[in-house]
Amino acid sequence: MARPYSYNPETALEAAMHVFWRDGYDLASLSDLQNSMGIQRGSLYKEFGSKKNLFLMAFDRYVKEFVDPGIDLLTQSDGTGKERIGRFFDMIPEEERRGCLLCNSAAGAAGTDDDIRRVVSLQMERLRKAFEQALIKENTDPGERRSEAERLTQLYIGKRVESRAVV
Amino acid sequence: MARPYSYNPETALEAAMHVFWRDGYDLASLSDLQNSMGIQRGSLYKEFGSKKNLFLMAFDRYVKEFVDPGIDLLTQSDGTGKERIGRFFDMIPEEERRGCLLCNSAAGAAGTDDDIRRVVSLQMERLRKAFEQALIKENTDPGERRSEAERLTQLYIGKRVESRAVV
DNA sequence: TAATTTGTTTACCGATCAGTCAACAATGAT
DNA sequence: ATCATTGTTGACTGATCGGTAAACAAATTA
Repeated sequence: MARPYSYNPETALEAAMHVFWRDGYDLASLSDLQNSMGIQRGSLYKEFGSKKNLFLMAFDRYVKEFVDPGIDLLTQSDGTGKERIGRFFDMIPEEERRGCLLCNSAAGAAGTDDDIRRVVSLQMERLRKAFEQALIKENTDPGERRSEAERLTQLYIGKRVESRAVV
Repeated sequence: MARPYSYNPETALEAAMHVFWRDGYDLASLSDLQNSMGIQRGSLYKEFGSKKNLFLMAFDRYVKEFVDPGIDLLTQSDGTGKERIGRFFDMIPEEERRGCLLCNSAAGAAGTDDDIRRVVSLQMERLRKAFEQALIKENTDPGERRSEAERLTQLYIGKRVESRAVV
């Protein structure tokens, strides 16, 4: 009935995710994005609405692709909580200048944009709860469990952010 | 012999530091900067040369004003290493959306700008060494001391970055 | 084949960016 | 009072920003 798509929205979104990951929300220009995504300006806006909406969709994709597996590792994998947590931290790549899109966004756009802060905060909270769940067998005190989960979340953020500044 | 300055370069630099702290290197516009610094475009460039040089000078100022006191706390204050480290972390303000300029820069501009990455990395290294020194009495194994100092540095970064994403 | 529908392309918009520069102003020296 | 010196001002530049819209192209329907 109408002209068919000439691109795959999924792979285009994947490409956008990598641009935002590398450059951050503000530095990622529409020109960079459309080049990497292999589509033109008009198609990009028809499909994704706005730069911010494209970011939020790319962020969602990042969560599914990189955050969720980490959370599964903490909450569903075998072994003691300590083992799961060790496995989680072992998963962090060495020398990854891109860092983690979630952590980069926390330090970056989340500071000034309410919508982005909301989704970032949501994922940080998910991560903290996953640590908390992993600690259930190890530590029966809810208060201690929570503060230790907070520490572990902060340690994760610190590791990923630090890796961006390694000379 | 010539026209005298109508502004104080020190207070102008202080104002610039706060703009970079709040907005980050890229989002801080020359217009914002000159408004906050209370000087005009030409004077800004005559005094500071370029936006990046202004940032590097503002970053230096931040280090003197906020990083150095923390390092002094870790290396020169009274008590055991544990007490010093506790004092260091107690110094972190609650609910500070601005976070820490050093950590913000690590997650932000350091990822794409070599000069900024260099100065950020330098200060991260100073902080790590300060933790290491604070641990000397507590832990005599150099390897463990180093890895624990790395952990503490990452924990600090994580805490400051996380505070930017609190809803 | 003609009309309809919807994706694609690209020129264009006003705003803003970092940076420059020539006119102007305020001082001390002569 | 005039001149040399140097800080101050604000208009200006070319580039780029995010976003828009009209012309065009490719499919189905009639």
